[in-house]
Amino acid sequence: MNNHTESEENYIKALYHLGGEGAVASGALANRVGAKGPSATQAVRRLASKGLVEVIPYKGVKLTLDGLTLAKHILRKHRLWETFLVEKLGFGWEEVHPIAEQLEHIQSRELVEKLADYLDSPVHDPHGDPIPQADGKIPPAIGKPLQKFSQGSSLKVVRVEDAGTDFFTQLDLLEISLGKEYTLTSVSSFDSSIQLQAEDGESFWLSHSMSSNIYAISL
Amino acid sequence: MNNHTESEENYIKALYHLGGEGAVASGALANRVGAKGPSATQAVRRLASKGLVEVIPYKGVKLTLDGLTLAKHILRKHRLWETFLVEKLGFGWEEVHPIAEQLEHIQSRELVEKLADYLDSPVHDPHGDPIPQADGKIPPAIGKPLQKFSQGSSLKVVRVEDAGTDFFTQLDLLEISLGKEYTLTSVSSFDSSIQLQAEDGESFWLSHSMSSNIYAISL
DNA sequence: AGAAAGGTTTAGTTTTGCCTAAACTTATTT
DNA sequence: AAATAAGTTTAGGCAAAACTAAACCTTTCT
Repeated sequence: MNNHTESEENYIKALYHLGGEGAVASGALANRVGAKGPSATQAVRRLASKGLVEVIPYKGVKLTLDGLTLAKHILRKHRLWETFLVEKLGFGWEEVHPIAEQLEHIQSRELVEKLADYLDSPVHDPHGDPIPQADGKIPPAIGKPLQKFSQGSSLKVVRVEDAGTDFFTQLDLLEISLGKEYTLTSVSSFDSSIQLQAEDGESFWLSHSMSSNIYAISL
Repeated sequence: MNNHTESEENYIKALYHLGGEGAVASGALANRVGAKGPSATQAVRRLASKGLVEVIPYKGVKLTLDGLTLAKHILRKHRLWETFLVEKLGFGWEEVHPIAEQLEHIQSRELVEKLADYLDSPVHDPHGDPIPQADGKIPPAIGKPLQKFSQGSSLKVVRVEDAGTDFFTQLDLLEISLGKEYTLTSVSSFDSSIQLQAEDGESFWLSHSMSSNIYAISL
């Protein structure tokens, strides 16, 4: 029972994304995988017969331990491949998600571990998201959204939410990338936009919708 | 009509492998993809409806120009990935085939070309097989089998047939790899086995079944 | 509590892709 | 030329995955 289809893996991934170890409604699941309700119900039944999920009809679906392990392994592969695409092949961080979504289904334990070695066993992917480790442990998610910082604080950008191509384009335009340091010079009480000052002295404004997808740690 | 399933791609690949631009019997095709006759007939019908093959019932199947282009593109991906797995990740050349068989189905033009760049636009894969280029051109297959050489000739190993794990294990044991040079010191008229002498003076015998899968050029 | 609303599951259909058994072509043998 | 053997295609099933429409629970509102 170590053999899963791509569709199954997508449901497992969605389940993990939506509920972690908790229960998820079938509608939300269907929505996440881009399918309709009945398809999800059916898929979930298949997964249950393989022992990957537990179902309480009309109530919700939950990953079993096996399902959870599988979910984390898929996420590990996804984020390792994203790292490879950016670090080695020179992709922009906005382009890698759809490709990694295909690569994450490649089955070969040895490949995953060799890839991890090749990338120097990374702990975070190009977006700053934690990469589940071979033993299943997940490094802590770091940083908090920019608006949580108070005026005058020094901070370092450590993570960005995958909020679509336009978001990344804007980040690139502003030359914001992981590891960059700023001082939060101003916060607008009107629209919650914030002003950052870079190390070179340049400063600029960020809308609330931009800043809420950018995570940092204080220095 | 640029969207193909994995199964379809496998049939295209098999068709190319068996017949190149020529016709192939449906039985041989089924055999190659590991399916039964009727499955192949059915698959071929699907491919024909997409314009990838031409069929003459009871006679044979042939790739169209579109089909040929697709086949070469898949082969390109397969061999680039094999190169990556060996050169960058440190896989042995006997391990890479099944993994590349999965990777060859990843769809992303940009990925293929970035990968090729990353590998310095290789012309041959780790087995010495030619890698179809982005424009569809195929570098010449180099070398001829060892038994075609006459006694006393100096040669360089440039290609090996993918003849299964045991074959590769034996190659590794004898420390034979691409680029190595030898002198053919002796040919047995009894069982067609041959004797090679390495540059360090060491010499050893190779059975006919070994040597017929090893290709070289004369120096 | 009863009824409407919302979400979930069942029922029935479609496509891909595989299978076995039976029918049919083609090739070979006598 | 007829019979047999070999290979190919049709016919009819089955499972995965998706869909729509209809039936069915739950919850919520009056």
